[in-house]
Amino acid sequence: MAMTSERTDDPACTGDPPGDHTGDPRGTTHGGPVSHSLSRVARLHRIAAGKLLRRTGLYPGQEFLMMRLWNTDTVRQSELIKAMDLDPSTVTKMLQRLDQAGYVRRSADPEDRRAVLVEATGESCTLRSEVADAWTDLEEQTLAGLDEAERGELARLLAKVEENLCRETQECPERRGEAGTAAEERRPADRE
Amino acid sequence: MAMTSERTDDPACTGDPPGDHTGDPRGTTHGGPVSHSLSRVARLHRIAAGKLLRRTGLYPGQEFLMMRLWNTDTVRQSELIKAMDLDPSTVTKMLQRLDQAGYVRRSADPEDRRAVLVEATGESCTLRSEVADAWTDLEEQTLAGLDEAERGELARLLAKVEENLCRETQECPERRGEAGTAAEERRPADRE
DNA sequence: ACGTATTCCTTGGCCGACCAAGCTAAACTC
DNA sequence: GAGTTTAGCTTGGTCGGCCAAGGAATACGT
Repeated sequence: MAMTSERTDDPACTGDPPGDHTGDPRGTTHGGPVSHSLSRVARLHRIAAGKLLRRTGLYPGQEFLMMRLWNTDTVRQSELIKAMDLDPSTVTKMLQRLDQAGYVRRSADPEDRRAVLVEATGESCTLRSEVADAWTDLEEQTLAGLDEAERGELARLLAKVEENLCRETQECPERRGEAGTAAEERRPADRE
Repeated sequence: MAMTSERTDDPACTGDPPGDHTGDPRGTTHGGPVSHSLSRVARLHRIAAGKLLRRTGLYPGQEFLMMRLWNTDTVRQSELIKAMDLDPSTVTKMLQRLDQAGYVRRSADPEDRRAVLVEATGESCTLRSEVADAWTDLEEQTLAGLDEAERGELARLLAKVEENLCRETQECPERRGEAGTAAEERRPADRE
């Protein structure tokens, strides 16, 4: 079916790499770098999450958002964006889909006419326990066979890695409360 | 079922979760479950990879494929799919884009007229060292501040998690031993 | 030989996620 | 006030990734 280009068949650069990057029998890149492993694990983890979440009707990524929504009854979209540290456009599209699915309601903020207020609908509450169960299952699937010490160690190392990557990508404005969910609530109930 | 915007005025299910999943004062889920952390790390890692890869013109995910291609001079697409353990359609689309970008060439297999042979083009060789450098940088960014022991431990734990998720999703057909990762990098039973 | 898997790949649709622009409404100058 | 910046969100595009179907060529069973 119509290969695009018929060209000289140069043998590519098969064989040894130009630099001496890969020839590293022992050392940092032994047995596949951690980055490699991390990518694979991330993908598998997302697949597993997707499978568990499927029965709830949510797609992986949306649970994050819904969980935040279930904790605070009405949130500004900008707060959501900051809390999840996602691109604004990503959140917009997710909310559009969740809105259409009936899990979320959006309304204009009367106080700031360019802002949007978001809240979870009553129907979404049905999902809440299912999502929580799915995450519990996922956690157990992920960590099966690891004892408490290993789990703690993994959590610790991941946190360290996260901080590294945060700093590097500058995607992490500042450490927002990771222990408490609503640690940095702006103005709780600032209605007048 | 035209349920675009259904009115339910109940104030969502704000407050405490129905089950008691989250209330885990001490123990495994301290500071958020590992799944949560893993998701965030995965995203940051991908962003970092994307930034490093940007100058090469590749998108994160494509380097995997190119690396495989650079090692073996001509590969059947089905081999690629198995090696990377991706969905066939994903590989097809990636190859279409890489082909159009000039980094890859596809041709019909004369031996099996439904198969497609893939090889890296000569132009792609320019990228090779850049990609290798990017991965080295990424590895260092990711693991900054972790000593050798910690790195090893992280690699070990990730491998365990990977196996867990593999088994669960059945997405992992045995490690095909072809220039593959050292699956036996860990001696059995040398725990402390 | 003939029908039936099975393999290999492609298309189309969908989602999360990014970036690049853009548009509106506030806030901040002057 | 008028002009400029900034915050808040949206649209459109691209990519990796999945699934669900489908088309073609091969392999298999009888």
